[in-house]
Amino acid sequence: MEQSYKKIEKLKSEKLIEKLFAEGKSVVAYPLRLVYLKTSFDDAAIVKAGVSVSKRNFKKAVQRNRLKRLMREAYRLNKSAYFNNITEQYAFMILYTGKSDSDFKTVSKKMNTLMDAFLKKESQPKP
RNA sequence: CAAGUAAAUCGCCUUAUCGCUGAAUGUUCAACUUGAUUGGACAUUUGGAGGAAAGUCCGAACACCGUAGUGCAACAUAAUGGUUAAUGACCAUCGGUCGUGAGAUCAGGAAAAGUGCAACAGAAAGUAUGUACAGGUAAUGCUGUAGUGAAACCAGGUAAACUCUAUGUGGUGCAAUGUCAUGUAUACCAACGUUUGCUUGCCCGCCGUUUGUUUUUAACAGAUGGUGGCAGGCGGGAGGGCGGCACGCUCGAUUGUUGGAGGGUAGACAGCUAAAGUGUGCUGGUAACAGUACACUCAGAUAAAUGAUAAGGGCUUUUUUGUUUUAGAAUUUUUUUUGAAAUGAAGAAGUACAGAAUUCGGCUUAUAGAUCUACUUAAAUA
Repeated sequence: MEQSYKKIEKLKSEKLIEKLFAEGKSVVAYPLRLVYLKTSFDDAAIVKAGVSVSKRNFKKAVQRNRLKRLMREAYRLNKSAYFNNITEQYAFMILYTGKSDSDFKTVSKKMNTLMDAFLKKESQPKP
């Protein structure tokens, strides 16, 4: 259960995504960038997440597919360590802002630092 | 053997762990309209990218919109015959060009409709006429020959120059389209325009004139004129349609046309994967292909699945090294050494191009490497 990544946990609604990019905050761990928004869903998922790779930087569909798969895999394997203590619901969009290809090890490592940064930023008391 | 030519096929594999997605079956939970219901969870079984899925260049299926016609324009095609659902694709034959050859390739209609263009050579490639020689004249490139060139004047070349001829071509693409859900706006602002003329038929109401009959201050019947209603025709009518233009046709009014400024939904299901389907055999055909028998079912996602990690194995290239065979050189024998081929071990590097999105048939482009079939070989070398 902890390592799965079902349909319910995927960010699908076009409206929500629009809202996310309009109002969301972001943290960066190059080459990854996380845009997130505190929101609420009808169903039970804690976090709904999506991944994206720019067509401008990667022209070939094969390259984009591979990077998205790597990011999805890294998210899937790491998320349980971070989200056990979260009570509110979030929408996530993870972007690959780098311009060169990458492998699973670096993506996974960067995903960890990205999640650390996210938790740190959210746990700070708001002014 | 080597070098080629043509056609075809394949295009990484195995195991473990963790996942994604379609379907079937089962268990279970929830909802209510209580059932062949809907939605979720779990388990098991099983399917899950390509030869180009790519480019979107042709041709179709399918869907919606449009559709009297004529002319012009635009675009495409261009030997002959065939194949096909169809094509600009494919096959065969003829012809041109290239190659020793197997074969490759062609933008293969028309130059006696017109306009243009033409390297080098040459005096000159056309409102030309020089040189030499010969002939001729009153006189003159007036005539012939030589010379240049593919071509030297009622001639040719060029149409991957315009052009002409023949044939063909409606538009938009599955974000099509339909159903349901949600929402609702025939709202608001501005500009422009119609709301009417003539005529035919019918209807009955009213008014007038007139004729006949009778029960004669009147009633009834008929004719005619005016007015009103309904229907049709002709004209007028802002603008729209016939996605290039013109003629022409057509639609067109208290819910009009054009423009401005805005509002709602952007979610589910169908379309959607059993088809011009795939494989094998046989028959016909030179072939493209057709017919037939048997077998098979082979992705359906939607911020978009088909993956990640680890270990091992293939394959290719290359380095080091061992063994065997073979050719040569040195040497009295032993032996040493150089090249080639086969094979073993160890190491290193590489393992391509590329990701379905309605579906087919082609074409084009990209592609590490591997397999297989048929055929050709002039010269040089052995």
